[in-house]
Amino acid sequence: MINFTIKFQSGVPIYEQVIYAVKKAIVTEQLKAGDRFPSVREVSKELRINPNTAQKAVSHLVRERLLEIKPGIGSIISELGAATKAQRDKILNDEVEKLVVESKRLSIKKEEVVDAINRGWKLDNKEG
Amino acid sequence: MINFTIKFQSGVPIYEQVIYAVKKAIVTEQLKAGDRFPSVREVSKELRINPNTAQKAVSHLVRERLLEIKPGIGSIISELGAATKAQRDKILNDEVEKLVVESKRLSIKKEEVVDAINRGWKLDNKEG
DNA sequence: CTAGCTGTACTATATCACATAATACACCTG
DNA sequence: CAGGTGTATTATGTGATATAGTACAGCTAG
Repeated sequence: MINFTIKFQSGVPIYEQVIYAVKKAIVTEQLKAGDRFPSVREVSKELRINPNTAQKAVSHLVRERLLEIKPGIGSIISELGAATKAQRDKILNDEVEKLVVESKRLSIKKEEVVDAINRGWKLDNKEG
Repeated sequence: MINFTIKFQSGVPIYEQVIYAVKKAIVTEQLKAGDRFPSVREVSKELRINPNTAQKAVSHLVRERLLEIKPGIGSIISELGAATKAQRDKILNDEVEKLVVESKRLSIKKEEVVDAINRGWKLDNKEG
């Protein structure tokens, strides 16, 4: 069985939506380290997407060290590890900057953004 | 002359990079409301991109109300207006959530993210 | 008025990402 | 051995991206 939630929307690649749904499920502890992750064929069948698309999502998640493969058996959720400097910089510089620029252009106040982050930090996973 | 800065990187569509560079220049007041914006052919020639790609960027900026067209003359930077509810929701829900999820998966602390936002809020435009 | 700028709109071509389909193979487990 | 696992391959179709070249209507400065 699939143990994470997802609701597809157009305009975003399917495999990216799967990756994000899994990330969010892990971060919200809906999926915990050591939990079994459904097989490629299982994901493909339950989400009704192509096996290759499911495989693409899984391989990305492995490369990002969110999943570990047990050959011949299946895959499990990894522990959340520390970030590399490059990863930290990408978030704390590039991604934050994008959010700031978009907020400013829409005349959204800094306090509103910070509030939204405080609110979002204690996440309850409603949809994916 | 081009009055905003940009440094292209691969993996992101050129027209999107142009859009972001202009947004950032406006938000950092490197470009101010009423300033003349270079013509499509000017942008195309100076950035050495195809006129159609430049046109694509400009038309998106017009649709997002960051530029106004003066037919036969050129275009100018618009005033920053208030956001619609949908635009606010997209930033304060979706975009913030993405940032939170990515931060948590890399074990980045909330305080670090908030600090980065405080720092980024007073932007000096180094590159685009 | 004319020349030269402006935005805009076509047609055409090439490349790449995305998604799908259908097989195939090596690995491990029960 | 049978059946599950991840993984790789070939093929097809669609759409976005970027390029090139051409064209036209509108406005302005000379």
